[in-house]
Amino acid sequence: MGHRCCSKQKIKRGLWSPEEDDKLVAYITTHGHKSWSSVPKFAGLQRCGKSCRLRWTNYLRPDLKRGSFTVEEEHIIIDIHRILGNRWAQIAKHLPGRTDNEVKNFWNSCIKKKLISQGLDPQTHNLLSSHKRNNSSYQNSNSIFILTSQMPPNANYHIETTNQTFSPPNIIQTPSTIVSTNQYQTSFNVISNQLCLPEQEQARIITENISNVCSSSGLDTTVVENEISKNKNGIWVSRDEEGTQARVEEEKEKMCEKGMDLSEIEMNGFFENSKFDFGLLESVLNSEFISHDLDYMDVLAWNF
DNA sequence: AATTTGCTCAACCGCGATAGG
DNA sequence: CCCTATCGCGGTTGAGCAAAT
Repeated sequence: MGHRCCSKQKIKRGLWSPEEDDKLVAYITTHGHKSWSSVPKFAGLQRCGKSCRLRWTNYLRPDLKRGSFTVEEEHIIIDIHRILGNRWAQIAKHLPGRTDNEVKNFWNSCIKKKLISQGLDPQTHNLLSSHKRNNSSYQNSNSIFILTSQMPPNANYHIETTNQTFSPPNIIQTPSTIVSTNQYQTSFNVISNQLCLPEQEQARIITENISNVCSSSGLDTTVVENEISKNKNGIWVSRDEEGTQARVEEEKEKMCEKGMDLSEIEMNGFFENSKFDFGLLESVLNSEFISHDLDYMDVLAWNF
């Protein structure tokens, strides 16, 4: 069965030959691709337009980056996937020179397994239930262990600044913080998505998570709790680090420049973290989702 | 050396969105 | 509006290769 877009005969399929690549590159570089469906005809290819478009965007485009993904790229993928899920095209937009197909393949062949080996559900980024009960393998000193939990099902929260009610994504974590103790070196991610959860709810979930993690791993809760603390609102935060406060101030300034009402944002606890993914934060803020009456996920998608 | 198994990744498939007649 | 063609996306497949048996 051929593609719907090209029911004509003699449509070649499968891997592209170097000769076909040359023809396509020669045609696109001189004529562009206003209409993919007409590209094969004019380029002299026995392919359908859809196949040409795919070959060009995934392989022949001159701006493509080759080679393995870097650690930084991997972290970007994980962070954005946590928010957007399997929206590969949106994720790829944050990785110059990478295609959605490439990101998707990398996720399925590598990242997914890594997360599972760390006891995390690759779809939700939450702890796998088996790891909550069983002794997990997280004590690998290099692992990134993420404390997390499920949102209450169908929960809706109201944000005063927007008069907007939305169902937040199923996430409450941000990048990890290394917590060193005399006995253990483990990464804990104890930061909630401040925009989605009421503070009391955050505090409850994080406390519950610490308890879960410690009981499944044999860690002493007091050891963990010594490394993090509650702020004035009872929210768990990681130990402050040098320079972080300066970074927070910098971000506050940026937000003011964007004309946002800082007092309201602070009221939501946005800056209560000592470690936060500022890049992601900025990216989200650029979408101005705080001041528009739009669906949260749609706005994220818009921006990403 | 032959066969099986597992993995990667390029390419395909089908669907929803969009544009244009 | 409706219909058709096309585009873009996410899920899936399978060829080709390497490692294991």
